[in-house]
Amino acid sequence: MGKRKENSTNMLNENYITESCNLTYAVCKIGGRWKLLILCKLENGKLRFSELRNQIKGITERMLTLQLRELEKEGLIKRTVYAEVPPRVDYELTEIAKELVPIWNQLSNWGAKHKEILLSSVSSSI
Amino acid sequence: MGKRKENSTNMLNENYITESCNLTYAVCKIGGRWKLLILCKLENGKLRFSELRNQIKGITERMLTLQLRELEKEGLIKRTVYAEVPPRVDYELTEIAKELVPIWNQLSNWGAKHKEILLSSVSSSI
DNA sequence: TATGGTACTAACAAATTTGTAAGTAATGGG
DNA sequence: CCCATTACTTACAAATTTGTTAGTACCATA
Repeated sequence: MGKRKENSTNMLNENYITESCNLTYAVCKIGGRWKLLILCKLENGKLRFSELRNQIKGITERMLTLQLRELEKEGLIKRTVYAEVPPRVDYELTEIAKELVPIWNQLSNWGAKHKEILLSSVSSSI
Repeated sequence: MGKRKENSTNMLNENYITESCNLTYAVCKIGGRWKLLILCKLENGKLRFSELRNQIKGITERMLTLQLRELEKEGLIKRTVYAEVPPRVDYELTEIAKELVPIWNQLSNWGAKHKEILLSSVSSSI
């Protein structure tokens, strides 16, 4: 998000992991704090910057910008700027991002199930 | 991983996001640096602490311990301690974690495809 | 001339994650 | 008693991510 150091152990490890494990690679692509929420909002079509900001409670303009930029760089969203004043910019999913949709639906179901299990195991251990 | 502050904006945001989006919730469960790699190693059965350490290049004992502890707390792995000296401990996937396997296979395929697309778009833009 | 709306950017600070280096406990074998 | 082995812990430091606050540019409208 800011610049990263070039040869920190941290970064070398990340490179190694994402190169040797496509799964880790995939999860890293969608792994920023707000990225999945943004992608979900875009599932039904284009949205403007301000629409995203208003639909995502708690996100700051800076964070929204950062995450959008990364998603764009990674080819998951397409950014369109209209030559108007005041500015208008919209964002939409790319094809490769749309291919994620069925997968993330399953993952979302898994998450819901996991959440329940964890809750019931916590309450039963009281 | 270390303790977290109780009411930082950061933490409040995370709580809000994972509560309102099961997908984000799910990804957070598997979102530490080494977690997916660990889970993948366990896909074929139990492994001891030292086996994991040896199979995962670059991980330190501290990181391995931390990630294993979190995975355990989240109910994704089961830890078994044998009353021996020197100690023997092994780790295995839980049922709910095994349910992730088909999903992560798809995600892994997606990752491989995405990697190719990104590479070709980078090289074509030179 | 001042104001407003939109989509940002910049400088900085705080929080969180990750890595380094060293140490611990328990016990069997020499 | 001393050492080796295994699975950790602890204290600390570095790196990275996230959040705060205050701007910016543009032009239309009042």
